[in-house]
Amino acid sequence: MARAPTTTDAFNAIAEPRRRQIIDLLAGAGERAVGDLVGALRLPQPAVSKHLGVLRSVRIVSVSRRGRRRMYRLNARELKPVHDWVKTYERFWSHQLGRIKERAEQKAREGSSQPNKP
Amino acid sequence: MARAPTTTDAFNAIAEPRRRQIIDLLAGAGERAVGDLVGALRLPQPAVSKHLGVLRSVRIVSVSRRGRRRMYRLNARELKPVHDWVKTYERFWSHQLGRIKERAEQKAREGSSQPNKP
DNA sequence: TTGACACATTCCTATATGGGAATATTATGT
DNA sequence: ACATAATATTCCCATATAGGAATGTGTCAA
Repeated sequence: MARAPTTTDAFNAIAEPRRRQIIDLLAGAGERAVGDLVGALRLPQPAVSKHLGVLRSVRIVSVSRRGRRRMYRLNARELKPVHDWVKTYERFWSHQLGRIKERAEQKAREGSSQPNKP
Repeated sequence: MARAPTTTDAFNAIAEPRRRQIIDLLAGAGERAVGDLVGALRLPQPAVSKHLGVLRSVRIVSVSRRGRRRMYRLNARELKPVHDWVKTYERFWSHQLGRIKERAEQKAREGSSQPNKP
């Protein structure tokens, strides 16, 4: 099998930094036209359109036509799975407290894991 | 340019579901040998080794030799950039409160954005 | 030493990429 | 109807995959 398409899910879609930039830009504004994004990203228009296409297909953004432009808006909820997944690791770096707690949990688990030196 | 290698950063590395699984498995235990992971993932050993190689090169995991096995352990801190990025979007789906707040912010921004119907 | 175990690496292939260049599509103004 | 603005789509290519198969490497045990 080859690498999963970028359009597979949010995880694959946000791997590309330009797409994260687009998301960031859309988060700071209600709507943005493509040309607007092109100006901000300093990337050729077809490239931007293609990135938007990927984000559209995983529903991270949605479009609406306004005159001859297409207004893109963020649908951040699609990022929730990413957040949910990575959030479970927050305790590994937050607070001294979290680290202590984590070490305790780990220790509690350890007795049942590698009891033997082969 | 082609797609960025999976070894570029954490964002690219975690796009692959199997690698997230490996991370999840390592989070639940202090250390795990490769064969152990092979058993849990039900994936051929070379495939697992290759995924571990990717995770190693972005420092999400680290290895240590113990006898003839290699013990892998999670270095979750490398996931922090992902968490930091996605966390800024949490307000978009959490609580009614968050959403209200977010809408207010958006409204505040809007006056200065698209003042004109071309 | 030899054999077996635990892993890593190499070679293979189908598939998808991101950007560049060129072209197609859609809507507006005249 | 026509030119033009704003976007999308298509064709191109170098590059990198994930998995399968086969092979290499290092370590223990007898």
